[in-house]
Amino acid sequence: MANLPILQFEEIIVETVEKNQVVVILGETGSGKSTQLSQMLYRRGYAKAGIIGVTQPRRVATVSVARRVAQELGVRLGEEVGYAIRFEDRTSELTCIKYLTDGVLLRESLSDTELSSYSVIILDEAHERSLNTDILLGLMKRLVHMRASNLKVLITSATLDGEKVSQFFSGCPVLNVPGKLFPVEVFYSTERPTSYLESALEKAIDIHIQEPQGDVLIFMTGQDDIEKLVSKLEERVRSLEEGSCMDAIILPLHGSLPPEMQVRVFSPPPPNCRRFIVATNIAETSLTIDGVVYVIDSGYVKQRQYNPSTGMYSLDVVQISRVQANQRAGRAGRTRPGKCYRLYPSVVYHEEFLDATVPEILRSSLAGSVLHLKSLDLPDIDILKFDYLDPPSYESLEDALRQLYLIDAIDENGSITRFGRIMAELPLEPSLARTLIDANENGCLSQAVTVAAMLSAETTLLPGYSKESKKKRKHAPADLPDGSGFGDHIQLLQIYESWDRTLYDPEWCKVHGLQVRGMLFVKDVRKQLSQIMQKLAKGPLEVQGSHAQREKLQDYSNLRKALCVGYANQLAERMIRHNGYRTIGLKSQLVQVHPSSVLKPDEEGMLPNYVVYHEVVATSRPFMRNVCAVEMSWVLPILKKLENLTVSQLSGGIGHPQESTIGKHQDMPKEDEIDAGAPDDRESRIQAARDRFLARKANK
DNA sequence: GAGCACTGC
Repeated sequence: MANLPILQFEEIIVETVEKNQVVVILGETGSGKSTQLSQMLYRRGYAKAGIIGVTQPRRVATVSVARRVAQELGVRLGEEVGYAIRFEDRTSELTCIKYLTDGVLLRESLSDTELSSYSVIILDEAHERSLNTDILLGLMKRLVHMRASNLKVLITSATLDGEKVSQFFSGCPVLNVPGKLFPVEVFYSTERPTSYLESALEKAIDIHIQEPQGDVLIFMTGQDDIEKLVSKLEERVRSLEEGSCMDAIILPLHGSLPPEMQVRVFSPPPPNCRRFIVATNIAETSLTIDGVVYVIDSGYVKQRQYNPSTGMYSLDVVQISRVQANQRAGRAGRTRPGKCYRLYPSVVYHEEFLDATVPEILRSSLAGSVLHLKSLDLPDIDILKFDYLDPPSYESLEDALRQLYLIDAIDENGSITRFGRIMAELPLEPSLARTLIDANENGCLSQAVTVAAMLSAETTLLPGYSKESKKKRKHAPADLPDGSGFGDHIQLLQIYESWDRTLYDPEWCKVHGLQVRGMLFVKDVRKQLSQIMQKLAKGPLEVQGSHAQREKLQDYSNLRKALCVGYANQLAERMIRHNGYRTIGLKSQLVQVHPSSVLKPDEEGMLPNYVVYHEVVATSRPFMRNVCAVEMSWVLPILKKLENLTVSQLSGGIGHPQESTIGKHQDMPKEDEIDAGAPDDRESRIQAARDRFLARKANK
């Protein structure tokens, strides 16, 4: 601790904080800012009038940093120094320094808008620009005015981004703290490779033959490429002449690997052996691997982005930013001087790469964030005048408002409703929160809570798909329930209920190919959601499950109806005579049910006329993932609501962008880009749907 | 038939 670079700057940091309410600290990796800033301010008495809060974007980091600070101060974790992450609050009335995820702080702001228990708020790793951090930055900007006398705000960021943050906070001072990284020599390719997989392979072999000991970290975009490169590397290493170079271990590293496979990268290599770690950007920030001396950077990353005009997410391979490239290079210099090989020319880095990664707030659906802001009841605020570091597009805010209106979170004037307030309290996407409310009114809350919890954990439930692991597996997993033909939500419910009936037997999970950890997480989320509903819902609450639900031949109609109400903004109609669907909304999209879905066609081979979907993701084509069959009679009220929707009223002013802050945005839709045919198209579709419904009714 | 980077409440 004594030789942390930041400690030499203690005087100037403290002095700057004394004189200024907001300070930006630019600190590179290894500067010690995460552990030392809080302690410096603590020493100067800033914890006397309130808590020093430090946010982190990730849970693991939150806990480990808190643990270290407690150790350095010689106190017991949870007393003077504590942390709070979801499901785990280790703070007490003694706590002066509190580490927490940005999500938890945001949630605290719901019940205490002014965050009055804090005297200092440090937003650490702000350069990562998580959605939560960006909302917090906006809230801080308001808060420093409201609490001018008793709140200090510190923001830490990466070098390239500091000036922007400073400008956002009226030109507040920026302090630069050097890091403790070793120099990393950067090499560029002379041209862009035709195949960056091949090019990474050649570079890795070159290093292995020519360079002294030291591990190699290779950044690729996804599981598929990683597996390919791992097997090619293995092959090439094997073909090298025996004794011509040291041994090699080749390890894949990505998020869908089971945890026990991920931790393999932390055990040091045997002597005279070089490790190649082929990783996604999980190795950029989330996992730090010691012993890496060489980095090979493909220059690409897989990024999820939301298109507000279609309501669709897509997962695209895009070029990384300069901040990201530097972060990757820095991974080579943690233990000694290193080398970074960029598989792209220097001109690409300088002229094509963006300064910083496009922040999440510009790449996500904003329904949840807008609802959060609405529920804070900030007096002079409408969503448009809210000050964001990077303001989202007009289209994106409009999309959020439309979604919120369709699920009754805001009324036709854009004001938050009674439902909206309950929804904001639930740690769920708005559509699932709405589902819980409807389910509570219709006696199937217990089921809905299960579905919501299962969806929250979905990615951690199944071990990552891989051709390799499929081959190696000795036994195929036992069959899971099939959703009774109604689709994936019902299947998720049935899976949990089956496990529940075994009294949470871990063996059952293993036999069925489910991750025990994932299922336990579902159990936690279920409990949390039930408690929140218990606290919020007026009227009778049905959490345990009634007898009606346990009927043998149930069609889950109450639950499916609740899902239909909640997913009113995620509705699709089957096209005539084949199994393709069109989404129902502002702009209709052609989509298909994802082949992994358990939704079943009827005797004639036809899928249901209407489904709701959890999300549409465009991969090779646009697919609806997690669908649930719904009835036409539930859909009609939604169609009617869609018909009468006027967005300009929802936003109070959003329809006049030139008069609001929105006018500054670059991606305002131009007149000719607006799909003029859409309303008529929608009209006729609604009419057709109604006609079909009436015809069917008449037939009965 | 298709296949998904990473977080978080």
